[in-house]
Amino acid sequence: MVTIISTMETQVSNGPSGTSLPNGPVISSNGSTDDSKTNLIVNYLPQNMTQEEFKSLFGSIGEIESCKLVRDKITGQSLGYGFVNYADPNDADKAINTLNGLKLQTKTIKVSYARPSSASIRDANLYVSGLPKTMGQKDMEQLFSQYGRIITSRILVDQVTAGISRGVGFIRFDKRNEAEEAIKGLNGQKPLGASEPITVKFANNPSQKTGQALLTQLYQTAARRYTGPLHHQTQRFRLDNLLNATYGVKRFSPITIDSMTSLAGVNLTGPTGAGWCIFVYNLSPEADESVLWQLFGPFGAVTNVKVIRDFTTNKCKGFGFVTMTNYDEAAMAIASLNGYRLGDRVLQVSFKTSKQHKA
DNA sequence: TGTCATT
Repeated sequence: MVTIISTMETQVSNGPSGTSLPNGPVISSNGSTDDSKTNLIVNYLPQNMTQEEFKSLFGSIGEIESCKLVRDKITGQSLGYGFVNYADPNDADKAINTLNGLKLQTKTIKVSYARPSSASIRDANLYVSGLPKTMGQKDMEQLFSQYGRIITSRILVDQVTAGISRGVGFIRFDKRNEAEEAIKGLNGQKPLGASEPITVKFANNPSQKTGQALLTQLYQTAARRYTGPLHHQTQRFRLDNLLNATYGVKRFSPITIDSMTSLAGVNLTGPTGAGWCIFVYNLSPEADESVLWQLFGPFGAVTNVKVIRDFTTNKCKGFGFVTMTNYDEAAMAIASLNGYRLGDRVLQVSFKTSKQHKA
């Protein structure tokens, strides 16, 4: 049975809007389904959670019409949120009541009704800095709420001194124009009683993190490992590469890389049509393709990754392959990632050789 | 500059 409701598109409240019906999909006059009472957005999912686990968790509540864990288009990495559309609005309600706030690994998931998708709700997230250290989340919300409906807010706190505000925060408005008004009204303004003006601007989108940002992150990770007294030449070389790649100081010639990476008498396979094949050794049994994308993607064009798995256990056999289009980028990736510590393992990364070299 | 909030 399908019920037709008359026009009512504006949605303002936190919960689902529109005519309340006990069950089943609601079809509006334009023929599109109104899933405002069945469709949920789930935030702060653990990075590892798969689509299957996601579906399994939310499927335990009731029949799912559809669900999707949102992933990065390029790397396949989870973006940490997803959507669940239940067949029955009662199950959506039940999911919020029973799963919102559930602790999974290091995350506390948030389950709420999804707002109808529209262009007007995109890019509505603000980055705020220069906040008085005494200002809490509620104070910040109060300051911003005059410009519109706030979807999320956060004040960043110092990690070591546990709980001291860094004077930096985020405010997501329901609508982009609300965010724009808040910038106009609050950027450069001093909050009541504050001595310094605050900066209010649009926040970076974490899914649009550049290769450069990833490299910087990689470099920072690498740099922390090199604080000991002993620095091998190869480690210095690796750090230099990362710096150069990040800041574009210079590029390494193939000759330099060849002399670095090629062991005596080892032949490279060369660009066999698809590109340069890279051998990655010492992956954990749990390794998957996404980790290879994540590791190699920042260095340039990656056309293919493969984790070699045991046929029966489906666990990684400890190695995989990555294909990169450009020699320079492949060489840079090898020079940088060979010896890279992934968890408790040290990776061995090299061009794939024509034959297995002896141990 | 986030526990990646709109498929």
